[in-house]
Formats: sequence, structure tokens, C-alpha cells
Amino acid sequence: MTTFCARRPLPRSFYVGDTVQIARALLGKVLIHETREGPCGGPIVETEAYLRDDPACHAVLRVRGADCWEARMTPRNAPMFEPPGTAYVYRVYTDHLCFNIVTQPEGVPEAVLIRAIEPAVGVDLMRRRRGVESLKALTSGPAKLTQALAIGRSLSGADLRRGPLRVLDAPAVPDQDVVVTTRVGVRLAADKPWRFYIADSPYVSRRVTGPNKIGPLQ
DNA sequence: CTCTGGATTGAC
DNA sequence: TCAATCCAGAGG
Repeated sequence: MTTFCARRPLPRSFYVGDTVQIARALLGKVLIHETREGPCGGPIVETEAYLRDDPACHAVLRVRGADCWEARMTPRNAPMFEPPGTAYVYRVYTDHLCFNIVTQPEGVPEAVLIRAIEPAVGVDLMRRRRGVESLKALTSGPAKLTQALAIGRSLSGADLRRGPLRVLDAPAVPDQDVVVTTRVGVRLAADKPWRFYIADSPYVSRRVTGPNKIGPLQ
């Protein structure tokens, strides 16, 4: 996973289609943040899909008094309704930020959570921001990577094709290198196999071995 | 206004 | 395995 042939930013069309497949296709693509202190980032190694009819999705809320859900815009999830290729950054558990890439045409709230990247660019800068030395601890989790890349909430709503935070094209990761599992830390729709990671990457947040493992993509 | 429950991390 | 520790969203 040291091949680093970054190209142009991914176009909007990349982010339209089946969001689960887009999450899969984002593996290997390169996330780069050009900051004042320098560039930092690397290839994406772990993703999760969140869909418009998925109870775990921030844009899907329980209909009051009924046993069903519906997509609804709120102040927090508004960027999910923006055009494909928009950033959605939100806070969880006090001081942790998570970074998502919005998919689907404007008005359709689906997104891919970027859970881990391989630390390839600006490693020492990221070490300073994280306060740890170990490469494995730099970006191996959704809130770790936002801290390492200095992705703040002001980037929520930003266009990932232009500006300081970009997602660049790179060669596709072959199916035999991809593992599919259920999503981490979600209570609702916990059985959906919508998480993807690169099997042999040391920079994945969490490896699955037990009954949770859905298996490699054939 | 009050109440509930996290798309986490790091220490034990 | 578990606490830290705060806000978004819902309901009164």
C-alpha cells in the first residue's frame, strides 16, 4: 500500500450511484489537506456508507409516534443535502470530529464516513498534531484522522474538488484486497455490511476476526 | 427547559 | 471493559 500515484480530484460523477459501492471505490483514493503548516494526508484505507433510508444515518430521523424513519434536514446534517463531493464534518463525544464525503445528487442525503487513511504525506506534522509517534496511531480512526489532518467544522460544506481539502484519484484497489464488515459503533441497522477496509493495511481502526466478519470481497 | 443517547478514544 | 463529558434533537 505504498503505491502513491495521486492524480486529479475526483469529479462529481464519481459520487453519484450506489453509495455502498462508492464507499468501496473510495479505498485507495487520496485525501489531502493543504494547511498553513504544510500538506498532509494519504490513501483512504477504511470507509463506511450511510444511506437515505438508513436509521444510523444522521439525516434519517424517527417519525414521531410512529415506527418508521424519514430523511429530514436539520442544522447539523444540512451539508448531507448538498451536491456530491461536499464535505460533512460533525462532532461526536465531546471533542471528536468525523469527516464524511457526501454522495448522490443535491437533496439526497447519503455519505461515506472516512474511518482511516494511510499516513503518507506530512507525517511529522501529523505526529505533532496528534501528540504520538507511532505511525499506526496517527490516522487509524475517524477522529484520529481529522485531528491529524486538522480538519475542522469550518470545512463542513466545503467542495472537495477545490480548496484546501481534496480527494484525489488513484488506482483502484483489487477486490481480493478488500474486506467487508458491519459498521463500527452503530446501534441501529447494526447488521448492514456497509464497512470496507484494505485487508492488509496496518492503518485500519479495527480489524474483525469473529462472527462480525462478512469476509473479503470476492 | 429537561432528557436521552451517541458514526470515539485511550486508559485500565 | 469503561469513563470522559457535551451537544443535537425531541418533547413539554
